Amino acid sequence: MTTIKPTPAPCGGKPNAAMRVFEAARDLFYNRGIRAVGVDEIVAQAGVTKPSLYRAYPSKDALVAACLTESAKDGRAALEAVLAEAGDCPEAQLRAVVRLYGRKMLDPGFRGCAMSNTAVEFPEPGHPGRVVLEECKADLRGRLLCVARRMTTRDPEGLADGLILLIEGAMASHHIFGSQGPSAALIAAGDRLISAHLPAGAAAP
Amino acid sequence: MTTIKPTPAPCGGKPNAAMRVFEAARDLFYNRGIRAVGVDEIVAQAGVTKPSLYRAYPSKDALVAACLTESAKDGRAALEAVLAEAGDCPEAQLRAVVRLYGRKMLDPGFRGCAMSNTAVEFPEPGHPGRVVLEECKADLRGRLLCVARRMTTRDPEGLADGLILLIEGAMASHHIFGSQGPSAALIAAGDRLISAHLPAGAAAP
DNA sequence: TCAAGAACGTACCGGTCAGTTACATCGGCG
DNA sequence: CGCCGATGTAACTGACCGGTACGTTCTTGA
Repeated sequence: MTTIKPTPAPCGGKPNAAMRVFEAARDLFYNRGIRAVGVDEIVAQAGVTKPSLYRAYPSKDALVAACLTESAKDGRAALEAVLAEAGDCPEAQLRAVVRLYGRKMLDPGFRGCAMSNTAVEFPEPGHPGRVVLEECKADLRGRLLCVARRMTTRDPEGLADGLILLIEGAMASHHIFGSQGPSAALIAAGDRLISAHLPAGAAAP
Repeated sequence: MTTIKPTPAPCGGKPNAAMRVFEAARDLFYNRGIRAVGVDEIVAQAGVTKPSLYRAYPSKDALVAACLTESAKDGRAALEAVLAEAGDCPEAQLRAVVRLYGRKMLDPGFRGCAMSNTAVEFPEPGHPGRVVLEECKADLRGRLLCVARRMTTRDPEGLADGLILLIEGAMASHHIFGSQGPSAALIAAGDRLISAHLPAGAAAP
């Protein structure tokens, strides 16, 4: 059996030390950057002590990977939810996905995608956080491609990747320009790109 | 007079310590990340000692800002070059800009945009590197908007911002998926977005 | 030729980093 | 009551962080 038990109790009344560490780490990593946050700061915000952190996670890197894994799960759940809500029409589904990210960026606490941020902070291949993020993003890409392939378009790959470019670009732009910058143009640009992939002439909603 | 002289000798035969520090820092910051690189590593790669760094730059942050300023200058020069080379047609100019970034990402040493990477690593407003990057990106945005406004389109702002989204997204995707990922779709998506902003029916080149 | 000053290196500072240790304390449960 | 798992206390390690006081070397001009 493995000796690691990242999130012992799933959720409940009294949060244990491991959970408090996890929540604090996720918050700090996301808002301030992973390299910018030390373990001392994490345990301070969690209201626990350092041995409690290292009893739950073997290293800071493992804690990073655990936080990203949870973020990936949340992201995927949100994606599947809007996909299901949008019905069966693949075009509507893609437009709904674009709107999902457009909505995310309206949150005042938004500070980009935790995955994409990590990819910038840890360029070295093989980093524990990196393997999580690469799988998560490959999953998203595959999911979009799967939807795009159900559309009547000559280039579903180009459409799916084009939408990823727009979405990732909106995250990045938000870091630079804030919520009032080019990221505000995400939905319009996404809709236009989708429409441009439609055969002949088809109006946008 | 100011006491700072970032790059004393512009360029020439024997590189002095300040120049060696600058070159090493730019290389390391770009390839490994700013927070991931310490001043000891910079002076080691530069083949100089730490006081030489601090004689040329008052702090690591100032060195970061100097490196970014130079990158911004290079980026702007490349932009103006392709803009001039593309002639007077704004549509051709925008397509040329997209191709410029598409070309950059083919470089095996490409590791995203130094500016955008810094925006992720330093979320706190007011950081010396951040003010450089924000001005540089605002400049790019203004330049693209200026070109887009000369086009026959109903939404030049949406076009310029849409292109920024695609370009920034390509940089970000490159971090995650490498050169074979969605970033390879930049030119096609850019062309399509530009065409979609053209009135009625107009063919792409 | 020799001294002045620029350019650079040697050796070090206190602080913080991730991670560890041994031991004390609290709480629930049989 | 006594046990045990979970947590806290307090100190520590060695490496590394950004930054600096001071000594040495090289060049240059009178």
